[in-house]
Amino acid sequence: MHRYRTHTCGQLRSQDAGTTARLSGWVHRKRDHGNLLFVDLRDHYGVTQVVVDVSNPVFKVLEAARPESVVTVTGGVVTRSAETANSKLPTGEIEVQVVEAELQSTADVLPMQVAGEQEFPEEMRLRYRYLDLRREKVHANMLLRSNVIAYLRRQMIDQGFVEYQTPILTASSPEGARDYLVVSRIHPGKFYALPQAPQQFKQLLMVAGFDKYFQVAPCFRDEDGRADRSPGEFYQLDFEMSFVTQDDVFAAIEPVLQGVFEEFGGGRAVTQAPFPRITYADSMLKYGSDKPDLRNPIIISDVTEAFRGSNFGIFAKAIESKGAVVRAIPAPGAGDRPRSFFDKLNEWARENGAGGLGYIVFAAEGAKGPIAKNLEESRIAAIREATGAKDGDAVFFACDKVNAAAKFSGLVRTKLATELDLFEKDVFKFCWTVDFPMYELDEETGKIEFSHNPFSMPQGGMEALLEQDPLTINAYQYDIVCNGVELSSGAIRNHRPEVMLKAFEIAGYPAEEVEHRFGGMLNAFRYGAPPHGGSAPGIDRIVMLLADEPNIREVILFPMNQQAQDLMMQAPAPVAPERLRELHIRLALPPEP
RNA sequence: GGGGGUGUAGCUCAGUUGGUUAGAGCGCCGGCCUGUCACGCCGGAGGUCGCGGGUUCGAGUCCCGUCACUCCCGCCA
Repeated sequence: MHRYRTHTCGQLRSQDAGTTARLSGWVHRKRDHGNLLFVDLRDHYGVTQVVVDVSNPVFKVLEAARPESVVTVTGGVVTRSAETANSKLPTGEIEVQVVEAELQSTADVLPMQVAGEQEFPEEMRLRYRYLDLRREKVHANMLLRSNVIAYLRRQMIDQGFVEYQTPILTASSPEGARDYLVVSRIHPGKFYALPQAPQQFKQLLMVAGFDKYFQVAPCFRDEDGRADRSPGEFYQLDFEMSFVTQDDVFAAIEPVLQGVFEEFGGGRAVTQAPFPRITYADSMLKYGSDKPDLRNPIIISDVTEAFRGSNFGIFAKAIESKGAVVRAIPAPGAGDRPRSFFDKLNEWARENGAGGLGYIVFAAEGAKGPIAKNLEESRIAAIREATGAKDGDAVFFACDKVNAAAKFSGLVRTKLATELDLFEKDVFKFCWTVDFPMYELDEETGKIEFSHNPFSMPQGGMEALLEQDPLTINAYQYDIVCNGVELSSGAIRNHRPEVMLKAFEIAGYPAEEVEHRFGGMLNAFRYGAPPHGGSAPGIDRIVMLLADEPNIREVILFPMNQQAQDLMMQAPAPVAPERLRELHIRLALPPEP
């Protein structure tokens, strides 16, 4: 058997000159001079120029091979002259002068070119993903992903975590998203579900005494995609620890995250552990979001009192009649922007469902703008005090009920920083959002509901549940955020059945229902359960941030499109009637339009 | 489920106020070319202007509907 190669296409250097090499790879580009042919041969490792002239019988073979055909060539490695060396290629000092060549596989005319920087529609990229993945950027992203996962595993194992595989075919999850269901052949009418996360299993591992668990875990959710949210499936670095407080969990994962971003972040600055902690309430007020982007220097403040009972009627009335609040969003240096800047923002605000976007411009000669005319000096001074605005700054206002005002002021904060180019560059800014409320009031029904994860431990435990106004109880629940991207949610779990039953009771679930739905977990906690907690940073999102890609599909090998279809494998797809019969399934599809 | 954007050659795009035969670059096919590296030069093929309907003497262009993709909202422990 002959070998397909003695070197890879990224390997040869000038010191190899004089030797004979055999290379195999794809025809990346050809430069055909009629009697002299250059071929850039590409493999996973790089590109090497091979050259053949018309006197060699294989000239015709290579000349006829279309780009992306696979060939094996053998020949002498020679140093290129100074004028003909290519400094852009690591192998550019040498070339291989072809003696023999063998065509391994011919390529048809390509639906999309591999060489070059041309953009292609995503539909085509996904349909021909195996071609798309040959392209430099995507290829590098997948390698980065693999290296990141290897690093995360090593870090976790070095810290004493042990990786376990939890079931993929499991029971429908009590929490959150829609499950993907899988039919059971031997149990007609019954279904498995794919795990939305190994949440219950990892908690059961703690009950089973494994102490420190982690898993590079596939998660499945039947929810719609977004640019930063893969539809269908994604991966988490899922971990859980026993006998820990919230601080212990933070201390375990912070160095892993800091480390992976320093290792693969291309020299961008990374927040040093311990990461800042921001309470949920503070975050909603100052950043208008529970996932604050700390690269944005703008800080929102509450200026309701400055407008209460003022002559600026729109705000004053809203405060009086519906309990609205006013949030001030400072725009540093925006004071000298032309009128059109403010008009455009106003238009943008209307498009985003706000009544408009009022503002005050601070200048040495006093405050300007339509709102300032209706406010007394003392009120304007209070706003200036609250926002820290300087001469030359503008301050924008959002007035609405608390939640809506927070959300909209957060939008304005991002919009202003984008327009004014205020984002700090080349940094990864981490923070924890902590103290999520345990409950919230449903604005329509007036009922108390779980705010986030019902299985988190309420701060204050049973005592808090018995004695506090539920809406003031916080949970030991936390998110980790990087550059405004939520990397994960986590919590110290509620491991005490009586506390869990009480927590559910407050949200209106009778004990029988809780026992029925979550009996497995509750029972496990009745035989000695350690206090435990953890989190699960999203791996796709980590790689997306590191690769500086705006779309999560750029870091996934074979992603589905936004409609959760795999265009290459043609999934989902109908199945044969015999299969359906075997599974006791009869389709009742809506009528064709 | 809702809103925005896009849809013209295999691909990326241009196409004026509604006006004659819808163009360019890349790719493809053919020819020439022995030092290129996004090789160059010459020639050629390639179009249901997403689809359906309407207005008009005339529609890629205007109107209505619809489909596909994408971004966002909803949804996402």
